[in-house]
Amino acid sequence: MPENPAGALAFCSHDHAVCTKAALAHADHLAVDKALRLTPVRRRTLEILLEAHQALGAYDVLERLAEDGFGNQPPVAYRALEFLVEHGFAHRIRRLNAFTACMHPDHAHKPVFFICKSCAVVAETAGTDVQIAVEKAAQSFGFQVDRMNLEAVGLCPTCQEQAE
Amino acid sequence: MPENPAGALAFCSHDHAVCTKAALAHADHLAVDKALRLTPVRRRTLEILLEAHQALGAYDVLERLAEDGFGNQPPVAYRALEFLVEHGFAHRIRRLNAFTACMHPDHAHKPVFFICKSCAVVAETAGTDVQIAVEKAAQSFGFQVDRMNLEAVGLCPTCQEQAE
DNA sequence: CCAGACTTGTTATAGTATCACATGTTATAT
DNA sequence: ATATAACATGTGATACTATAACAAGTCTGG
Repeated sequence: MPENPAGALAFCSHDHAVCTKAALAHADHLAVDKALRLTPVRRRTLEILLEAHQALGAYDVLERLAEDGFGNQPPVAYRALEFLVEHGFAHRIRRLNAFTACMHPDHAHKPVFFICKSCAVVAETAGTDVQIAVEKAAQSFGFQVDRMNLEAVGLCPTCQEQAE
Repeated sequence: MPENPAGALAFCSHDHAVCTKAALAHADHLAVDKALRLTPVRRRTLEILLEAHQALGAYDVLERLAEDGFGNQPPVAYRALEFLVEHGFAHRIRRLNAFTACMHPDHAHKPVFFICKSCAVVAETAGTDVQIAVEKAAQSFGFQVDRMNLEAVGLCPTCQEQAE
């Protein structure tokens, strides 16, 4: 599997089935450790995000959940997604009104997203340097940062090649 | 007027009327220089954002525009706001579904917002260090950044004091 | 077993954003 | 000066996103 320094997995070819399964197993463990209730809807929601392997709107998720016999009203999806975000299994991408499975659930982090404006693929990095820069700026005027996320829009490597 | 290193004006007391007037004058100049059509609706929209001196939803802006005799349908506000954002006079804050006048319109920049979760005040900084960190990460896997913005949520200095 | 906290389902509704078309305005080139 | 193209505005309709509120079921600890 090709790698890149920042861990932007989305821009590399890899076996989705494998990473999906691993992520789910990891979530199961984490849920036990933290005494979280990763119920069927919630687990299935995470699975849906992982399988899609791209950002999904709440209504996309809802549709898939309904197909599996869960409720088909918006709160069903929003609640499950909220739970996943709250506990670090997923992130919300405001610019896209969408949600995506977290690619680094093993450690707390402030996500940095790179969104390709051409193919809409979203890559997530842990963005440690970015976080440090923000904390530094915040400190300079006494702001206490709770959570943050950064959304960058541009062209992914693949789409750049095609544009040439 | 108190200053702070990162230029987070929102967290300092200052004379709104003065900075509003200055920003509008600056916008007028810029519009002439760049041959932009800062029409009455657009100019008034910017003025509304500046006067409010906080992030406003599109429908808040629309309401004020309607009071001044402009159209009262959503596209009126969205189009004016889109123009302002497009040309750097304002920014969009996705997390709040809101818009705010740009505090550093004199130079192109990628905005970094600090949003107080208690009093909802939004401060904008130019975030140069942040931008550099992001560009660096992007380069490492060949992503070409077009635009970006960062939204950090937390507690502003004033609200921290009150919490103690 | 019971009480309380949490989870899910459902109805209804609120809030945000865009489409499409008609009309009017501005800039440019003949 | 006028025709034309590009841009701007007004308006109605509608699509998309998100939450409130309540009822019913489920898990947990005393």
